[in-house]
Amino acid sequence: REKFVERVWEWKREYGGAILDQMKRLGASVDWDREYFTMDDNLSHAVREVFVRLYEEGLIYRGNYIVNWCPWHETAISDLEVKHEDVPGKLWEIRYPVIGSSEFITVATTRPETMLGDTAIAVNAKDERYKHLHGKKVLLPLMNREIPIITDELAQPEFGTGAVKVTPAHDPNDFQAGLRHNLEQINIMDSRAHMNQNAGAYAGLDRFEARKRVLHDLRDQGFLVAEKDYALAIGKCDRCGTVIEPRLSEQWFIKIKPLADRAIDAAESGEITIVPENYRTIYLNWMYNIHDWCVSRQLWWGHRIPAWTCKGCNDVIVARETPTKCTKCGGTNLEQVPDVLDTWFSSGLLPFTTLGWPEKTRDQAVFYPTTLLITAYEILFFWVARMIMFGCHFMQGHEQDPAIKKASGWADKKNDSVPFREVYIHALVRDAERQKMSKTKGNVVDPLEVINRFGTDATRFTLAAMAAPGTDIAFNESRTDGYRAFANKIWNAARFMFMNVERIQPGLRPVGGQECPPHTGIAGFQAKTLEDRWILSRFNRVAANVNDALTTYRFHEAANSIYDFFWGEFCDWYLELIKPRLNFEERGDKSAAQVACANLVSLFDAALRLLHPVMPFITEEIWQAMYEGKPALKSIALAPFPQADEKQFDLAAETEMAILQDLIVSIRNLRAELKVEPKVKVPIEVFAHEPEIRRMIDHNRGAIERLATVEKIAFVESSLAKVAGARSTARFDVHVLYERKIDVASECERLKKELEKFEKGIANGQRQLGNENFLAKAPQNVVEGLRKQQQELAVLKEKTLSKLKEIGCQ
RNA sequence: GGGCGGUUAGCUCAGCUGGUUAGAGCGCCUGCCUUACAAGCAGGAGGUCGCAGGUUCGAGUCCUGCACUGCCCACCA
Repeated sequence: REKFVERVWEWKREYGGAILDQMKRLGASVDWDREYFTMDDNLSHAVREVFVRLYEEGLIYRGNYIVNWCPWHETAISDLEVKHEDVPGKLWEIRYPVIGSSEFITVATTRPETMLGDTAIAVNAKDERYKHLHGKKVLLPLMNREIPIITDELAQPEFGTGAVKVTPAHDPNDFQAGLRHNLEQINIMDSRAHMNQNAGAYAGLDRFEARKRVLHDLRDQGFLVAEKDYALAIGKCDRCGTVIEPRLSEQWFIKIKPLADRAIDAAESGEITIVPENYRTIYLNWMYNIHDWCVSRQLWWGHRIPAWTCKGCNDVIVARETPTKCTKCGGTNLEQVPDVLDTWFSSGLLPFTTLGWPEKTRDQAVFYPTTLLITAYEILFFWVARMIMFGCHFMQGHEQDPAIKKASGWADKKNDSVPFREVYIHALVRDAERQKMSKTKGNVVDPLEVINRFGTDATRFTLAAMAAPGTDIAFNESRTDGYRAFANKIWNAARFMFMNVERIQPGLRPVGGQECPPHTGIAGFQAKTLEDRWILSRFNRVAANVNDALTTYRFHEAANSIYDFFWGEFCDWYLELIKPRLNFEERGDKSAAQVACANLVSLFDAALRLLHPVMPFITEEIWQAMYEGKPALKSIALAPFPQADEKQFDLAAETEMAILQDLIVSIRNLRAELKVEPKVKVPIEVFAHEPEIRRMIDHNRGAIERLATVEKIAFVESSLAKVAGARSTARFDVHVLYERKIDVASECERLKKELEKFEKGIANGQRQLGNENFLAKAPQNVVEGLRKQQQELAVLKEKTLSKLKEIGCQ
């Protein structure tokens, strides 16, 4: 209390009246005499209502139990607020003299100071070693108190000496045993975990000081038998790190089982879905094993428990309004219970108290349940689970407005008492060593610093791209660096576009980029050429992909998909392919250039909109520039998000383009194999397996010449499969006419490695194709595919063999 | 003690419902300042998918066990 008040005055001195003013503005009244902050707002109202209802339903009880006690905060805390930490400790063995005998009985403990509160020794009834001691008493050392030897299953024969000391006021197990045997409960510590008068000579000592003294005295008097190293999980207060003391005190509890049952049902029935699904298991597991919730806190701020004690008869009255007289004895001397509620008690009510509960409001009909809760798993039990329990309990019978429900896409759900339909648990960002970031460890990755170094978009994109569900993100700078390059790529592609617009048609703006009437595909795109048809199809395909990924919370898939499209298809291929058309000065076809330019602008606009969620700043910047700073909409964020238009899918174009790309890459490969000088244009021979393929290649010969640095394409009428140095595929054979300059030894090694790979593939395939089961059971397309592959591999093997022969290699 | 993950290229990670030769970024090697981009382009090397079994025509993917590793939960003296 002193610490707390001191801190408040510190704030007051530092900030003048600002904090108090602020709190008053928020509706708080501060009662300095009693040092309570009282929030008289709707939430307080609802909290009181919830408490009273639970009490009336018999779901709240009060009593003396062993609770987790934080001596620093001087309050009880809940199980969830205790963090267990493995620390090396000691196990001490103490012997207690049996009265009327020269025997001793030895017990073990990790908290020897609690022996001062022992009220029994327990042995197991079945334990032969202690049968003769049943019913006897021992003399408690240091305290010289006679305590009984009891038989109880608390003592397990196989553990330690088989005998255990019983301290009902300082251990939950002992407490239960104490109840079974009607033992005295001696509380030996005060709220700060200092020894009280029940600890005799040790009164006033801090618990750890007392431990030292007790051990010293036990040793002195010959009662300490052994001291062993022992690993123990020590409970600490989540907030202050103080070692928790299990301590007997009067607290308020919620009987949680009935609430948990509904919360279990909501998740099991699918009325609430948790993404990713493994968290559903974790959630359910916790719910199945839930303990009653200690909700009272001995703090100086918070929502006070609406309960009053009658000074006359000691009866406790729970009421919505401050009672004026005792309902039992009629006395008027009533005092409110000083305890406040666990902060998660009121937090758990958020979903409906914010909507005017307990009144039935329009807001509830519209906004309850919400569609989605996004959070990290740290808070799953503290908050999410409590919101579900309270929501399912207090909103029973609630019905969402049917129109709203339908529009949100949840018409199939029956249970409207749930606070939300879906819970998305996002990853936690850890440091590069997978450690959870913490200020005390000093391993915090400062996002502002990362942003300064790599940019906001790159930082955001990294998190999206690494957000594969179910695992945490170890923040990795090299990835961010890569995405900074991506942002740069977008920027440069934009520069390319702007340069061309400036040259070809200044003032050109995207068609429908803001209104986009069909809201699907790309409006105003005139697919004139193969690359046009291809990119239009690809864009729609990617848009479908991205939309699908986003609705299923697969953010990394969305990010990667658009990354691959923008860089690998749009920049690497499309922009290269349209350059000749844009370059009308050379070709003299300005109208073709204008079409190409308009297409480019519309496509870019659509791509920006698709990119915007993962690259918000650069896309906004470029988008604004595309409209010369005067778009009809204020921001790209308001422009429609691209949806796929199936009519713009073009499988034929995608197939043809794939062949063209394959051909160009093949030629590049051959050039590399032949060590052709980069700038030297080479003549090639091509054999097309189908007339349409020949037509397509012929149509796009300009592209091949440019992108593969080819001088002249000659079509031949027969297969080149047997020709040394040629490359053949299912669709075409290609041969680069160039005299090789090679390093025989290294080439030989490379070819041999390649041969090995082909042979392995062939052996593999033959084994499968020779298997009748495979032929019978595998789907047709898989078998076909394998056959085709085998043919190709056979050709490749032949080629490699002949190449090896050609360069004179074994 | 109970539960949930992870183990794939030198590093950081993808790989959804089992199906042709397992991918990306960074790093590495070779070559290019090709008029959007050298923070780039083209090409390349590099993996018996932790181990051992099993199911299947077919397993990185499904099942069992083990090892290592991380996290959460837990009233064991």
